Amino acid sequence: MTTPRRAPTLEDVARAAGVSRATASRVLAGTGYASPVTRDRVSAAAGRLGYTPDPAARALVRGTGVRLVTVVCGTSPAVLDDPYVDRVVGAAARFCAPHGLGVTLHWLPTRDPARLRRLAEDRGVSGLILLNTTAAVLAAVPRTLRGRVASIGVGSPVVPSFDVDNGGGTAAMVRHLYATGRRRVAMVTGPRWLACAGRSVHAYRQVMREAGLPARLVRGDFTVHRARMAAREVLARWPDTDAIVGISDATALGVMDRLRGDGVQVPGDVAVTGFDDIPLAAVATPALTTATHPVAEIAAAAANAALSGGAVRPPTVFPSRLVRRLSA
Amino acid sequence: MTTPRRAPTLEDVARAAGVSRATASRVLAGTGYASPVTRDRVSAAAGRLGYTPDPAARALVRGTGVRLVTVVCGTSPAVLDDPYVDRVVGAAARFCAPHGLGVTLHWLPTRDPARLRRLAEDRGVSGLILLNTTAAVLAAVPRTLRGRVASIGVGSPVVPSFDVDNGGGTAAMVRHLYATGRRRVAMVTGPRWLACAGRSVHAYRQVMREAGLPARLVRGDFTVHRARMAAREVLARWPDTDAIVGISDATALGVMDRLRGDGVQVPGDVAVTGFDDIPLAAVATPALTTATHPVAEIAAAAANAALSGGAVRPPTVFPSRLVRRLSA
DNA sequence: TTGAAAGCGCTAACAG
DNA sequence: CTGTTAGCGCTTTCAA
Repeated sequence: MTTPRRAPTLEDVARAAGVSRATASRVLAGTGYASPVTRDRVSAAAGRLGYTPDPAARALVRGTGVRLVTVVCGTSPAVLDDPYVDRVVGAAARFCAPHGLGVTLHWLPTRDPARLRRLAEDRGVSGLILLNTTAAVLAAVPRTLRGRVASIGVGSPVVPSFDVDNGGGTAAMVRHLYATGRRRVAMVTGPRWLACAGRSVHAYRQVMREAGLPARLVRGDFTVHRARMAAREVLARWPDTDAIVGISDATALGVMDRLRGDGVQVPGDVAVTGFDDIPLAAVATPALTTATHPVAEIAAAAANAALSGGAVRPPTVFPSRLVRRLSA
Repeated sequence: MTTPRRAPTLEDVARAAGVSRATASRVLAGTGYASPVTRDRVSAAAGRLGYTPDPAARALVRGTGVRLVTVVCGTSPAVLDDPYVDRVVGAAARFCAPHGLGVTLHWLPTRDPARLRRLAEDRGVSGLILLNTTAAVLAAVPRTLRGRVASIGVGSPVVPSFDVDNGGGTAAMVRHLYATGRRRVAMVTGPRWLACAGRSVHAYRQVMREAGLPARLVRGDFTVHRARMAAREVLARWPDTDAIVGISDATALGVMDRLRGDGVQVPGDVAVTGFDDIPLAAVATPALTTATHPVAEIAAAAANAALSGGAVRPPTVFPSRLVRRLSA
């Protein structure tokens, strides 16, 4: 009958290695000096005992928190239901696991960015990832958060940003459409308040302008439902449209669905493109031409930045690759 | 020039309320006695100061951890790439947020369930959610984890389980196919090792048997790719098949894709059904008939069980509702 | 019903 | 290079 194995503490390791707690701490936390011999002895003891530092104790004394908070800005908590948010949280949770840090998920009302202060004052928070950020939110980031916040989307001089190259990806997409003979290209965008979507729209406008073609823009909101209506609106306003660029795959799928329902051939009559390359893009009918979006990489980079602090670097832009399938 | 606002501690609250730290703690932690007057004073002070207890300090003294760990069993780390996993983590992260608890994500090799011990001994771990559990994993759950572990999928006498009613949902689906005239119904299943998928298969077998019809089973693995091949295999082995039940929406979409490519009409020649009701099921071609899967609710319930301890209750089964669309 | 005091496990000065 | 010492913020006996 053995006692229920108590998890070994630093004290146990120190004793086993025949050194003081402080020395053991220096070795294990990788801070400060220690002779090679001591180093080995401590590491060996730790390994033998299966020592894992208690993150709570560590966080308490160091004043670093114990969790990374993912904050999604939006007008209602429904923004949390987006699969994109789940991908970010999943990737962050995976990235944080080895550090013994957990991840939580919060909604931040676009109307009330001051609520960020609560999080800033919570000692449990080691860092923040902002999602769907707006300029107002960026402006509301409290001083005390500096160095431990990162944004997926737009950034600011004090908030490092990480995002896919929306502009480059969209430009490549529009050029691809042009190269394949499309001349009356429309775009279904995101909601006005979402800044990161603006880069795609801007790229679309620019390429069209360079080609001497007029822009045809209809607002969407990333939902399939809204995209269906947007598709109809496009064809009502510009019946000769021969391509529709969706701001996201969900948008493109909604557009395709409506076109099909209205007897329009894709890509015969109208080419359709998306953005994100979600798993189901490949099995849509027809298979969706889209551009990659390395969400997990981006989330990991943002988590890393929010946790490692340091100077704010210029925006990190992750390349997007065109994936040519059948819809365009 | 104000000092950078330091987060208020219990000490601050106590002083503001004119009581001792111990008393303030009793009131705020909701444990032990306190006179109504004191109670009010303390709560008021806490509110005024915007006090948030430091989860690290609390975890340290109470010995409860600071994070909920989501463990996904599988043969390779690729199991973490499943959107389903992200949904679970997202929902758990949302559920844990108010408690100041973070969530992490880990892969557990099916071959080496003993690795659970490491997590059991980590003082930072307050609870565990097991995903894609197998009997071997369940058997390897260390004693010290009891009371703070829950499974999404199959459970055991010491691990409470939470899952959608796979059996009921599948049975309803097969009956629906029967009621609409289908008699030669095949099923594309999940991988053999996944116990929870077994319930669907069992229900399918049973309904078919009751109807005096033979079972037609082909193994899949939840991927669209494998589903495509499975569809072809079904039609090769039983060319007169008039319905295919997919174990998941992804499976069903893969099946539909292949059928379409092979010139088979859906649902004209062959009806196809899925399971999960993912957002894109509604925009598939044709719109996919499927059954709901309340993943977020299930994850929240599992998180709650893993954190609140208590006696192990019988499996909690969440109902699945048939969603009739166009594919069957 | 309340306060004083001890201590959770760890790190970070500060001496040696 | 290493040990001693003093807490981090909180809960929890134990007395009063």
